[in-house]
Amino acid sequence: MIDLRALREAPDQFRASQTARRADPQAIDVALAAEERRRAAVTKADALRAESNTASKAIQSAPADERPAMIERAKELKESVKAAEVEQDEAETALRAAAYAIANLVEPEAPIGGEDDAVVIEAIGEVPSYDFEVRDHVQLGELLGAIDLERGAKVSGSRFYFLTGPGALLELALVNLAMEQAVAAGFVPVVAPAVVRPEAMEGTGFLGAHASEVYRLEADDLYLVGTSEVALAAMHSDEILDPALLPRRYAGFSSCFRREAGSYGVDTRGIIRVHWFDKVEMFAFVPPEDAQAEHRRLLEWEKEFLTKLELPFQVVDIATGDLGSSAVRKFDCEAWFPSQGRYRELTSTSNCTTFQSRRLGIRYRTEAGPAPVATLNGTLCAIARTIACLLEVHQQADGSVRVPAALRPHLGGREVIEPAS
RNA sequence: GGUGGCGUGUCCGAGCGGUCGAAGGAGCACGCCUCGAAAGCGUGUGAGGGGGCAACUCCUCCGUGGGUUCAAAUCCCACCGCCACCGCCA
Repeated sequence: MIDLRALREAPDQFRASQTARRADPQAIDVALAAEERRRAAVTKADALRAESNTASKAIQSAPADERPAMIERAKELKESVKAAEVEQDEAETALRAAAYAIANLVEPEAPIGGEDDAVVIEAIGEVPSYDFEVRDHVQLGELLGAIDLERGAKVSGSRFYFLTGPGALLELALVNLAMEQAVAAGFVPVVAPAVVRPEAMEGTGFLGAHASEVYRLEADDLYLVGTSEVALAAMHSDEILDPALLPRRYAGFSSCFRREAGSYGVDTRGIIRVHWFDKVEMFAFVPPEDAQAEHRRLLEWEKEFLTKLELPFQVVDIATGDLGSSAVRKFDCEAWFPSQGRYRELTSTSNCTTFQSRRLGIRYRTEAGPAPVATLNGTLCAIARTIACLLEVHQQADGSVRVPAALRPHLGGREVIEPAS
């Protein structure tokens, strides 16, 4: 939800932002009109309510013989209040719909354009070369007894998998390493629910354009989260946070579920794009003026983690047309996949400023009263995809996989994962 | 799943048709006292929205949503949540 006051004061800024996102700039005018109508409706209803309240209060102290007439009058007022409230409700519903249709402002520094206009900011690590024919992570996973896709499909369907043996241990090691880093950086570790109520889903903006991506549990009217961002953001909904405790940073572990509705035929092989995976997600609540700096910090932590895993990657500044509606800016870290000969997204960090907190009612105390906080999120480790990348990058000629040094303590000191006999 | 109880401000807790945005206490802030602090005393202390230069004033909010009534924190219904006991169970 955007800041309606800001919208009223600087509509042109929002029009420009909508255009940069390739969204409809006319949505601004629709919202402005709706806001005007709501104001009028509220003013009218308030006045009628005041009159009605006064009439009711007068009754109790009136002499008995005057009461019947006063009650009659109060009844009439009650009816007009009811009518005005219906009007107010309609105006407010219309305004909400209009406001929800508007995306967050974009940061002026973000590159303009679509998917192909993302700007590579930096590349870290050498793209490796191999003097043997590289295997992809599916072949490696099978060879090592780490990934069982066939049985995953048998039991759960396509885009599901079992992590077995070293694969399972690798997941736990990655979770440990990620949590260890997060805790050292001052994050509060959290194991978050993967099933949430509609309000949490709605509040984080996942029921908008991407509603078809989300699993819904019909019988219980609950949703499976696509990221623990949902639970972490909603954790403090309708709360007023103590500014002394900001920034507040959580590292949330949870399973993530995605329907991948629009991706038939894309990445069908392996565990790069799956319906379920586990993830450690960073989530931060900060005062709005710190959001931009916090965004950079999240990016640094992501880079730190990928560097520890010795994965070559590049950092990409996502273009305006490719941002989610809540993000003002987004950086992706894309790691090298030798079997594909290209970089693929492994982590992503978004600055949502006050867009989510307005919907969720997350505020903090300021001298001028409670104000919405800024929320930011960033992937620390999306496990399935990271395992895929790790296997591919660190593979050796015989099909074994070298374990990066940082991960060894979490794998019982193991330096190499050997093919199963 | 069954039965019973309960949901009030930062917290505890009273209120159970009108005088209640809400007693009392704790906490917090400021002041007095003190060399300083504690204790003590005094004053203040919810949020959102509208109007006014301002003093101030109006509207909404007592889990959520409906309903009854001229009038609801208070009565009725549904839902959500919490607690207790029973059943079942990892």
